[in-house]
Amino acid sequence: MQPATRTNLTDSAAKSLRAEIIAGRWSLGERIPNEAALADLLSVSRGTVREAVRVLVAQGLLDTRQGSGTYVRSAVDSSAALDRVKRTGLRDQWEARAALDLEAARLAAIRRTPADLDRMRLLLAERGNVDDGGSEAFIRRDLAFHKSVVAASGNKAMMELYDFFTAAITETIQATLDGDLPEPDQQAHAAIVNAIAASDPERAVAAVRAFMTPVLAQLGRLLSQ
Amino acid sequence: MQPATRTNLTDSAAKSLRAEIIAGRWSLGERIPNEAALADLLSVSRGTVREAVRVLVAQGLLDTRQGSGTYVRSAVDSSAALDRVKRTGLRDQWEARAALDLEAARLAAIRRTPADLDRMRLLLAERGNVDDGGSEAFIRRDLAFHKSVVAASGNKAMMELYDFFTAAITETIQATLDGDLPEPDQQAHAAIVNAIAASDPERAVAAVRAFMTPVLAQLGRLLSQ
DNA sequence: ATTCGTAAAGTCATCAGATGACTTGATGAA
DNA sequence: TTCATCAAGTCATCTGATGACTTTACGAAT
Repeated sequence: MQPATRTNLTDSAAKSLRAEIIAGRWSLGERIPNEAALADLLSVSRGTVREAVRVLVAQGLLDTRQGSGTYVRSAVDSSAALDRVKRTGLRDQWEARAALDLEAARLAAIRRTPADLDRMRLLLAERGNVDDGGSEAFIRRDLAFHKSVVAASGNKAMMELYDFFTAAITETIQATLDGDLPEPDQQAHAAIVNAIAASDPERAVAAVRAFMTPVLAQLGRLLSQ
Repeated sequence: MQPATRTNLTDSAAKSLRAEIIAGRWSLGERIPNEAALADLLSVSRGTVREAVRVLVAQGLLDTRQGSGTYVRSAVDSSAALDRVKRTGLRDQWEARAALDLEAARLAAIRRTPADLDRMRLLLAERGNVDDGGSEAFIRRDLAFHKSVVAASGNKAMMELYDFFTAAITETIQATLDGDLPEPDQQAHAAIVNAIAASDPERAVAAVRAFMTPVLAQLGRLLSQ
């Protein structure tokens, strides 16, 4: 059954404040009312206001300066965006990560340093083609390789997002799927590295695309069951 | 110069607690000492402990249950992923969003419904080519069009991320840049819609790529100054 | 033997009041 | 113009108290 939901004042206050910030009630960099005024507006004590504000500070929405006030730091609620992304389907998440894989491979083909190339080749070799040390260890090695490709793109935002999607997808798969996804073989991986080594963006994109297609097809089959 | 770093007790307490949790001082699901005991251990008041705990609850590390205690919920800090993305550079964010634009256009060319197509064409027409109603209104109309392309991909994860990046990039630009980015003209936008209308994924990708290149080039120039 | 109500202890939730530390702006002297 | 000083405003922190909720133990009733 659905457990009876109870609320607490701090979360409720944080929610109200977050809503005001995102709605643009206070603009970027503006000082919001002081703690006493907020306590009045929200009909809670100052301590509760402080806890709510502290949460929003931790989420990067607010910024407090002792002696001066509390200011809007950002109106982008990244923690909520992340929650909503987590609640989308496995196919959507996989496709979004594939979008990163594709563009990262293209950028890597343009920007990769010799050191990047060495690292990719090393990790590809370590990855192996069989399940040495159990499938969990294999998956970890496989991910390490893919992440090295994204790292070679030199784009930190894409790296962070890649990590996030990898974790989210792993969770979702464990929660919803028991069938296996096809694992592209070593040769398909090598094709990506070779294209990047040749500094050929188009071929890198094509290699990743060829790589993704069978996985997405199988994903579609499993989810339609 | 490096601004003189000042510390506050709450952050310091939260840091200590986080370290203990990640180090495994208390195991998963275990109850940690009560507020009074933590206040004693950290040599701060209960209010400060509560604020620190509240931050860790918001980050998913702890879980408080009134009447029962405070428990370790997770020992991995995943919630900060998008926060870190926000702290990456403008170029990185723009490229990541471009990765979404590219793949979304490709998927839209494959999946778009007639309704999607109508909506894209409507928003493209509304967008206009000049700054009717001020540049802010124009940017909003422009974004509405781009989002309709992502929406036509049918991928909710990509839509959420697109929203996130759009807001984050807007903030970053306001904070760091005063130069103008070149705005592709109506014809470049129309090329994307036409490719999607023709259900031609390759052409859709090419259209978006052509669209992005001058913006990224200008971005590079502005940032290198 | 099991079920259920009750009481007690422990814990978080919330409030109220007070003091300290810091920032900001105004004021005036050098 | 520069700099020291002061006053007001604001967040930081502490202390003490009360309420709400959970857990456990203990009996009574079935």
